[in-house]
Amino acid sequence: MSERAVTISEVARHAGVAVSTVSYVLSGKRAISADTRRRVLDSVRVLGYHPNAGARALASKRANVIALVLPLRVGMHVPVLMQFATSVVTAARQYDHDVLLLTADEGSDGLRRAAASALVDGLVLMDVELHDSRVPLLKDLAEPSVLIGFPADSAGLTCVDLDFARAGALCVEHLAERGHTEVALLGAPSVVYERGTGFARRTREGFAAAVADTGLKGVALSCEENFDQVSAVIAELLDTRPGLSGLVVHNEAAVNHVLGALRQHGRRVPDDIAVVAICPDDIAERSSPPLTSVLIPAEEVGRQAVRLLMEKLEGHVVPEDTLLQPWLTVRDST
Amino acid sequence: MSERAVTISEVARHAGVAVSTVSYVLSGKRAISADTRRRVLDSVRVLGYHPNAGARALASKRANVIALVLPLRVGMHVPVLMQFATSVVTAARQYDHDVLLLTADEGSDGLRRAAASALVDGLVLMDVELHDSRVPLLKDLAEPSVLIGFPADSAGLTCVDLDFARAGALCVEHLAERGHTEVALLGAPSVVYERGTGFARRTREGFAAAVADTGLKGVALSCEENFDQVSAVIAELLDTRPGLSGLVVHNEAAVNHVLGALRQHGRRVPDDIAVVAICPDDIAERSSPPLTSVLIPAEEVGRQAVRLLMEKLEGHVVPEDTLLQPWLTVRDST
DNA sequence: CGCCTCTGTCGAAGCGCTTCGATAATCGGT
DNA sequence: ACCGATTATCGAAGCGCTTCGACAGAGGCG
Repeated sequence: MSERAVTISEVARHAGVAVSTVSYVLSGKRAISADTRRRVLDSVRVLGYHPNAGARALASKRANVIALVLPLRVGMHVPVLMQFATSVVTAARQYDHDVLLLTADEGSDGLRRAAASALVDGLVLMDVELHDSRVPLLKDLAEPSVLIGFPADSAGLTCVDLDFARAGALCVEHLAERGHTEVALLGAPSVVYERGTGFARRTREGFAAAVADTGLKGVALSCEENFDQVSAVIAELLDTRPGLSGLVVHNEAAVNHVLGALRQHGRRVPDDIAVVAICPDDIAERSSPPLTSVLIPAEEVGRQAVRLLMEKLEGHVVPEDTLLQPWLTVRDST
Repeated sequence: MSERAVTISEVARHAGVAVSTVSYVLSGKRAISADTRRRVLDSVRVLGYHPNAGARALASKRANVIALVLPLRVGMHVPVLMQFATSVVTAARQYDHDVLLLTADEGSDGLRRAAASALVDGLVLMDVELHDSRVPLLKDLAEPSVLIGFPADSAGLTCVDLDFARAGALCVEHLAERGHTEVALLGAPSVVYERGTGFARRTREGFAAAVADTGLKGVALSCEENFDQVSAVIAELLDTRPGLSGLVVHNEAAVNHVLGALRQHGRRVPDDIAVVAICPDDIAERSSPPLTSVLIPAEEVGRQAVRLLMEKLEGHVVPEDTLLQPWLTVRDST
């Protein structure tokens, strides 16, 4: 157990300067001579000084903490969410901010409480639905916020996401280039569409648009996440659409079941059926065969979200919509 | 955008009492007449007062925030970690605390910083390794901490975890009762064992001990997470151990690959081979057939960890080791 | 009826920091 | 060598809350 924490006035005394001088050295908000700066920083090091977060927040009206609002709903692929979360934390640290984790169980009250108590300076919301109950609240919160994902009415909000419509289209275009003429999309579980989760719908729209543009035949289906149901869907698909030779899978939990089901039904990938997935690279690489895939740049999304939030905290105006371009990696499944 | 935040003195004025009286009403630390209490609470509601977290932390020396330290290492199953994380957040809120998310990239410095700056009152560490670099630091931190998982030397630390040794044993005992005589454990990827992650080793030890106790034949293998490698291991196993009829799988990412590989090699579950998994219920239920499994009581672990931390924050002495009992659910795979 | 003990409330002193205005000291220009 | 502009530093006033000691009034008791 260590002793009482070192305060700024002890540092000041040790360095032979005023408290305010130490503060200015640390914040860089006023010019300080090289000599004084060095003495102060030495004292900081020697004494092991860490500014008290509460006192700093109180005096400066900035907690240097942002909230990460992360509801954990069924049907969401958790590892991807965690990639977002991790990159948000990492990016926030780069701006000298910490991250407070808020989950769904408190509902909007949690957001209101964290914001109103000045616990956090701003909010990053993940897993945004088309009609998200948290969104109206955001608009009358004093604290700035950034959404990862798009609600139906994103006017006045700052949103970041992968361009899922483009991702869906990219998959179709890739299959078209490979000469396939009939394709299918296996998407999220139906509950996700019903809930109106934006990314699932937008992928489906992009898929449909590209199918129309390229003149392919194509269907979009929802896809549950247990093996037997996946297997049944695949069987049905193979049965009713003999010309089908390309599959787009946008469901991280089901993608291995899809491969298993194809194997079970005697179809070889890619010889009989080509498969392209929208999923993280590690899942694509771990499959057999390794899958051609469009990856979700979680890292980049998190970083951009934080960057935008920091801009807003500085009082700058930022673009409302940020769409990141998807990237397709060809592997052995197409 | 809302206007400047309401302060305690505005509440006091509105209610016609002193600031300190409002504080005592809210904290309950001194007796207040029913009448005054009601007036104050009314004012709080009418004005929409939320105490300023920074000011409160500064004055009371308690931030009412705990840190959740969550390194995200390869080979760890993220959904399970998130179950822990979620239950920690939920439990913390029950004690009126919030959760600050710390990840690995800052290393131990992040812990030191958060603790020294009084940003957090205590720490919950997840995914603890046998020789964890964060552990020595904990011992000389003034802030109390609780570990989820056990390091090699847990003396002086408060640790909570599922009794993985018992979980491994439970699986073996279940298979023995079902009449199997030769079994195998497919565990974590080898990197996880090499890193010395406690739970993986303890499961293996429990498995080995139970194999010895019950007089079965058994091997424990590590298990990578891509389909082709799993398939190869299964092939080898079936080939070299014709008597093998029971499999224990302790690897969430590989469990579906195992089932796929068995199918591929023409083995039926449970008729030819019985499979029992150590994994969350949702994975077990989604497999085909649904798997008999020992679940990891993530919810309970998180809750206990927070409870212990709160006890320590109150200055109470708590038991060093808390092992939660595993529970086996029989489904269709055995 | 006077004394003592509770109860309920108040005022004021910080908690450790940031920031504003003031003040010295230094400098270049003439 | 003098003046105004700069540069570097200081002191003090809060930020909004908790908590300590004080104290008035109510109530119990002999």
